[in-house]
Amino acid sequence: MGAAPGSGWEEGEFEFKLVFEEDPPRQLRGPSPRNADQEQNITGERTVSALSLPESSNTDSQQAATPPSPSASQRAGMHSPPPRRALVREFSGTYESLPARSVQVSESRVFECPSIQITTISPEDDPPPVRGNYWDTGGGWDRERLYLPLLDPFCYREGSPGAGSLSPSPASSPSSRGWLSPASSCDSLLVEEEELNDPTAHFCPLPSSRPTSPGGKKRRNSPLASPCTSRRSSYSEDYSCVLEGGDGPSQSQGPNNGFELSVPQKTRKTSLEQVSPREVEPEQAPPAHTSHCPQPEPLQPRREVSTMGMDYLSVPPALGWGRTRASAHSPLFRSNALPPLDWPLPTQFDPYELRIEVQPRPHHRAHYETEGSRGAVKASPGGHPVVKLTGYTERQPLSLQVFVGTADDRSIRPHPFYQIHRVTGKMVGTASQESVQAGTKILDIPLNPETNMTALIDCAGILKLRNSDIELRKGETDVGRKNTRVRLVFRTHLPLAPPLAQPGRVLALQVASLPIECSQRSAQELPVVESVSLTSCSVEGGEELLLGGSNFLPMSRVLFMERGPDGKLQWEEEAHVERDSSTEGLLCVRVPAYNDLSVARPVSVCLYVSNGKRKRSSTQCFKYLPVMFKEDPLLPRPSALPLEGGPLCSLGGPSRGDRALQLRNDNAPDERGLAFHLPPYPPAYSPPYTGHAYQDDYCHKPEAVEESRASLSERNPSFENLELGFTELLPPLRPAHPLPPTPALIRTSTPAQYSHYEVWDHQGRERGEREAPSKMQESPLEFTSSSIHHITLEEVNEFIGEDIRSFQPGSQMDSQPG
DNA sequence: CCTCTGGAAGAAACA
DNA sequence: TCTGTTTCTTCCAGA
Repeated sequence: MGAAPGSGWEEGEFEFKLVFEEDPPRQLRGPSPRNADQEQNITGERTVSALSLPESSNTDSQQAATPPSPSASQRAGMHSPPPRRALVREFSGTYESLPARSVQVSESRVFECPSIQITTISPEDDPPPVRGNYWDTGGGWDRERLYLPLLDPFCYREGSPGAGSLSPSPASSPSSRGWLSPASSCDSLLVEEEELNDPTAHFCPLPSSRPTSPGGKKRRNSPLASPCTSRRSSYSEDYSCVLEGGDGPSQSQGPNNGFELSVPQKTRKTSLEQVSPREVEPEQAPPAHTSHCPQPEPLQPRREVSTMGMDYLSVPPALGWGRTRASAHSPLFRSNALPPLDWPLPTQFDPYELRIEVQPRPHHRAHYETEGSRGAVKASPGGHPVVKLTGYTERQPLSLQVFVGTADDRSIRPHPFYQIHRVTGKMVGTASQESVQAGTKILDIPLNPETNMTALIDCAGILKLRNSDIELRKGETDVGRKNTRVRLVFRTHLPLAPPLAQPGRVLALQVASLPIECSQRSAQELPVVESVSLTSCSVEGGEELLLGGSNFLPMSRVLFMERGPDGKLQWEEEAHVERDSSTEGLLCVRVPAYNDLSVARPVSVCLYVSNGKRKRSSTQCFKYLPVMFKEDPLLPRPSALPLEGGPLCSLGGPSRGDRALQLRNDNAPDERGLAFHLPPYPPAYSPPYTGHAYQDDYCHKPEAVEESRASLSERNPSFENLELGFTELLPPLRPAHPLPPTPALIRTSTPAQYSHYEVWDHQGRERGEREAPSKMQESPLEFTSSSIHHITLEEVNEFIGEDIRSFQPGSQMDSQPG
């Protein structure tokens, strides 16, 4: 496999840092945090170099080298930012390629690299029965797009001859061994690109100079640690060897991974190590399709017919060569170009809302491939989760997609180490159909008007993939160890009713469940914080803080800590727990004073519950406010659109204009303490949580905005120039209502994805509205979203400032990029 | 016989 | 490098 086309990437470390102007000493917390710059440049799971495209790529300008996106290498559908829609106002449904990036390949050389978004249309090309009814399959061939066949996403783990074929039922038995990682199907293509893309191929792999893996991935994968040598060869033996020897094409990497620049993190210690396995064990070349290497046979369709489809490259008429922009997107999509699974989507778009009526239990022991099924995910009160689509009055049944998503601090995306598992049996009453999208298994469950568009999720189990298998996957940056929390993610695509209806376009809604702990052991011992009553207070502390959750013990401790930009612990203080007032599901503590009472700026810290060494809950963000910032209910809150949109809240998605929030979240996972990251209130929460309200005690303050911006800029200079995109399809906005400074319990267990979507909710809606979202729809609207476009963060702040000064809501925001 | 479930052994990874 | 602890993965057995 040394001869493998991809091996070139393996042997040399691609200098992501240089290419993406990544800030080297990034914060260390979290599995693989990405900075803003990096995030912005992730072109998504289907981003490839235009130039590497076999023939279509057209423009000469595109012949420039294309920077592989770091996360593109990470895995299918991971962290790809929303595709950029063309700046053209009309909603075309297609997305422009990302602007060129200046790629520094050496100290003296810089390339400008366009990237192009490839979007799969496979499901639509071959519409599954369930959803085919409304699918617009007539996408047709666009001159601006290059259609590419999807590759088998499952070949990755399949060493068998049938590897190329998708095993729709991965888990229900060992037969499911063929299951693979959520990878994308574009590897082959990408490898091909590499072959074709000389410039890229030549400059991209730099000798091992990558500083540190984003997130400090553990070093458990020396060559010796390959699954081939693991104590069990079982299934992974085949495909892990494939991994070792094989490169991309056969591995069904996610489109993101696509770029063969992806280098297995585990083999990154030294270039020697990286090479050795392949060089030394060429005989282990995977059978059949896995023989990707030497011969570029990229476009070779490997997908099973059922999931076979075509990707197309969306080639913009004119490439933008300006600086990178992060744009928002609309939840409306062409029916033949649905959003990838890692794409943030709103839960609501008036009048539609996808909600989880009954949440799954916080614990569900996932089963391994070597085990039998452990059954479907159950609900807390018994039974199974229930998902409902409201606002949909058409007669046409829809399909509800379910997949396993992440539950970390970053935006939700398919979980690398878990897959949905279709549970069958006489006790399962819900019909479901399996499909695969970019390496992620999906269950399609009917949403019928007869059942009031409600689906009982009694057919969804969770399959655990072996860490070693996944971590060896090229580009995978997440670690599996202790990464055992997932969410069930539900997504549906529905045609809009008039007058919003647009031919060939569908609305994509998504809702994610509360986190589900999937390990056997930690489910029994790890404390889980699901809600907090307070997200900030004065540096003097002393306020009462209620933590809701589970697995709290009499010995549980609550600690506040602060980490420096380098990730090192700077301060830690234990909060006093009111034992008498605490229970197994509730901890009552007093916020400790911050160590510096004279701070002039809000300080973001974290808090967590500890049941002992290594038995810690995930961290929750908390902010200490300088005394001068102490909450003043009389202080008018800024009502500038970007931060206060009422209906924005209902949609809750970046597409509605809160891109700024999303960027903050995506790019600065360690900034959860920022005002924008107050835990949102997911409307889909089930009854057990409905009693929780919000306290929004900080996020409306202009100082908070400025502080946030400054903080981000400090850590990542690139954020300074970050642009915010706003969709043209924003529904009308209305001025925000000031929130009552009422203490309340805040849901915290849904950090990323909800904060993406529902921060607006925080800022613009009163609690009552949150609890009754429908009210909002009746509210008068003052603004039209069409005026919102791309706006920089500075502009946002500017608007806020102006708004505060004038206190006039509703200023139009015809902002210009950049 | 099958699925689902809980427990636990032993290896691997980590501190 | 060694050792103890934690986590992961697999296996077993019972309902």
